[in-house]
Amino acid sequence: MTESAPRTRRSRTASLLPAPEDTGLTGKATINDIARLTGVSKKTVSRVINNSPLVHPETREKVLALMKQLGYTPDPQARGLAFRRSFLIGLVYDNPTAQYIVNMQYGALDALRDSGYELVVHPCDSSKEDYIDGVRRFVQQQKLHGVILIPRVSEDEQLAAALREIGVRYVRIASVPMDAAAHMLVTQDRQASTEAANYIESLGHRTIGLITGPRRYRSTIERGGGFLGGLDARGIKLPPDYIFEGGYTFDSGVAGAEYLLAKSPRPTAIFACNDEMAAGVYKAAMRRGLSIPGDLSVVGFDDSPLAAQLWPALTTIHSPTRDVGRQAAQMLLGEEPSSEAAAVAPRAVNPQLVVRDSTQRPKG
Amino acid sequence: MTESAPRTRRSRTASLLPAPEDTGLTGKATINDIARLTGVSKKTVSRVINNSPLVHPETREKVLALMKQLGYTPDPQARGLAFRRSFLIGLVYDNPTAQYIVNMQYGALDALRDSGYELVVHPCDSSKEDYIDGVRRFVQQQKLHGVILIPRVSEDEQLAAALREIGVRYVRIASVPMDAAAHMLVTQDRQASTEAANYIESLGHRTIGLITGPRRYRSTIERGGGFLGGLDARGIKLPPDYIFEGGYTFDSGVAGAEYLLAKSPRPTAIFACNDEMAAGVYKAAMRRGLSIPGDLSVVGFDDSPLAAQLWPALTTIHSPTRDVGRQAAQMLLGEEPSSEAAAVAPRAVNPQLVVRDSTQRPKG
DNA sequence: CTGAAAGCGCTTACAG
DNA sequence: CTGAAAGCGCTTACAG
Repeated sequence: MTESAPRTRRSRTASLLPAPEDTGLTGKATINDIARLTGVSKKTVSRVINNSPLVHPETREKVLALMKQLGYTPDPQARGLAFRRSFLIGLVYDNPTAQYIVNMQYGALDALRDSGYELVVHPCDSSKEDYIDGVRRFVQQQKLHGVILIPRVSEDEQLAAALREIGVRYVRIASVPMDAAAHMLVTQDRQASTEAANYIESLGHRTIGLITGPRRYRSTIERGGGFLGGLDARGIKLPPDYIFEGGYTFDSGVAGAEYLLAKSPRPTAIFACNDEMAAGVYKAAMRRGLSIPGDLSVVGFDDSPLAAQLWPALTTIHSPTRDVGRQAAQMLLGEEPSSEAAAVAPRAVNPQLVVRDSTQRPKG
Repeated sequence: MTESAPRTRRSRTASLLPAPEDTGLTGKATINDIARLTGVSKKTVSRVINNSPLVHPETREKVLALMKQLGYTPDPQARGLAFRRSFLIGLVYDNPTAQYIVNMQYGALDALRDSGYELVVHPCDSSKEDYIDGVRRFVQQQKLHGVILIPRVSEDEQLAAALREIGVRYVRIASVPMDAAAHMLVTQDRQASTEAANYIESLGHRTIGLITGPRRYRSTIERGGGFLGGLDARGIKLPPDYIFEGGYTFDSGVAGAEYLLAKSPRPTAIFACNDEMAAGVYKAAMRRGLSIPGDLSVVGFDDSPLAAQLWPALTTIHSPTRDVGRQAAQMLLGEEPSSEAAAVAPRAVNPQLVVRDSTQRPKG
């Protein structure tokens, strides 16, 4: 079985005499080498690469053995060109905290390891009118295999619509279902916030403050609403003036606490909808000479590294971000998102309350 | 100028009759469409794409105009296949803090924006014996255009050697030159730490503690050494038992401060070689009822968001990480790293002391 | 279960 | 300054 055109250019590894040394090639072998050395057509090698069932087991074994021996892996660019899509997963996000982004990346990479796929990061500025165009160009230019959307861009219906139009796979990570199950990964923030409310109430607190995120964020509705709902179910109605709309930033946490701690009666506990704002509460409390948790109990949300590093360590809600990233990537790598999966309920993860040292029974 | 083989399969946009509607195609045009519609060969279009000077200005204009009109951008996979390399930049790192990683990513992406290149992240575990193989596979498989190495993997000579062997471009970000100038981006940590020493001495502190990173890190030598050198130049010799080897973690900062604050005489100032450890110093000081900066001045390194969020806000050294990321990516995108650049001194950035509220003159 | 031909969208020699 | 041919390393129809 000689090659058809000896006069054509050939890769270095495809010399006419396959010397034993050829075996030592590092990552340079091509599908042609595998086909020639193993005596089958490249189409059959291609079938092996793509796990087609239409290959005789013996043939498959022979091919796999040589691929392993030569350390052959198919060229993603060539495959991509022929497939008309790449082996890249895009991670698109607006402006979450660094730890959240990094955890999500680690999780996604956990799932991608040894899969032949790689992770391409794409932060963007959703406050710009044309940011969706930027994402679209990114997705189309790179012919991404799939896209992971994390809050807050995951909440943008126009972005999702644009991705649907392109026809790319995508997964939205959000605190509430807002798309077909195949496209959703839900973090049950509401439920966890209710748990925080139950805990604070059970400690005996009755005068309570709440610092939320911006009203336009879905997570604000879930986290803040879950907390209020939890208190309500236990007979505590939070007056509107004990609710402060923050911006998920440290400074807004300071401002919120300054506001709440000036009220009379002064709250004995504050729930901040993320840890950064909770850290701001610490600062405001210290400035006023209030001790935590002696004079004020504080609960956050996220369980960022910051939470354990504050003094006293912050009681907060742990969100399994890395797991979420892993699951999202897995959803993208899975089989066609049609069939059964489509009908099923969206996947969900449950953040959990982590009790540390910033909470106790109120004095007196 | 009709196409040679009307019987061959053609892309949808290449219908025989270029209707006006064809103009509205979104990102589907190919080099063939540009060539046909503009009446030149695809090779000439290719020359325009690659900025070859060997194109008549008028021809170039005509081609560029149509490309713009059709929203054409060359397919990176096809280019990559022909070029035998991709348009991807790899970011390789071990285990820095989240904020550092994210800032570096933002910086690199700043430089890559609209360049046609994308950023692929590759965290790894340098404590594993075979992590270099993992990086090598990553680089070769994706045929990366270049790699950015950030501390601590940037300090690994074996990794650098492996990359040289592969023949891929790379930039090492480190606190001291350790490779050819074309491959180095130096953050002058030593100089900045000396500045911190000068500042602390100038406040009047004479009993001073130092918490370093692990001895095997190059940054430890630079940061710790720069600090000691600065004190020494001003006539202060730090006794060895006022130096604690930490691990760049919050907990090791706590441990270091517990150790130092138990000494007699007790230090009136502590320099921690990163902010996380400085945060640990805060915790230990508070536990002992020591006020910052009244009883103890604290200086950190990094200027992470944490620094501004501590109370009192931490005096620290600001490292322009995002700029560093941007410069590193630019070095990778630049012209061939031969010629002049090679002879020049390595690029360097200078971290700066940021004085906040955690430092003052010692009491008494 | 297997293969020969044509193609994915570009670039590299090579020739003018 | 320009172009026709061959190729990069794979896959898709199509045929057996």
